[in-house]
Amino acid sequence: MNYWLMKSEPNEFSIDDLKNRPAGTDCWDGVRNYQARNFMRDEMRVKDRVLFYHSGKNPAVVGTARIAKAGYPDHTARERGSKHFDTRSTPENPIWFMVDVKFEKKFSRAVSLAELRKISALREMTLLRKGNRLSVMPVTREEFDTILSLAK
DNA sequence: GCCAACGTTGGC
DNA sequence: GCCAACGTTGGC
Repeated sequence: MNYWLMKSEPNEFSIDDLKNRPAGTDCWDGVRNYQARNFMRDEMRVKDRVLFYHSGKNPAVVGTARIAKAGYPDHTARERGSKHFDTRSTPENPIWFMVDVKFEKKFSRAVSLAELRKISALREMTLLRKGNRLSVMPVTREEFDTILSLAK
């Protein structure tokens, strides 16, 4: 079992959007960073747990999800006119990958980034490292559990 | 709105 | 292969 954190701008795609999708499931498209892609393509497994993070105005972990489908080609890379279109992507070499994510739970209260920074057990968390800009990143089981307990 | 940090691109 | 310039992310 792996644990992850996935960032999304709530204007673009929020945890409520995910919850309201059929079966609470949707594809996580549009990631255009190689390191993040590699996590999705190579390491995510069905049922892995995910912290859903809202970036932007009130950055916070807002709930949890599960990986519902392992890495597969991101079709938006091949859609001319899509914001995420990439001419280099072909059926033989899709370049960009995505996973499907299934809604699990929305926290009764969001756990803000500022709050996470105050927790000594989270000091080493990738999310909190200076300059970190990854939108998909691993978290440890301990970090995951710590954040769940903060949300209660 | 600003800006720090980072990844990518392209000239050399 | 280096590095300057640029675009983007994302916190504040």
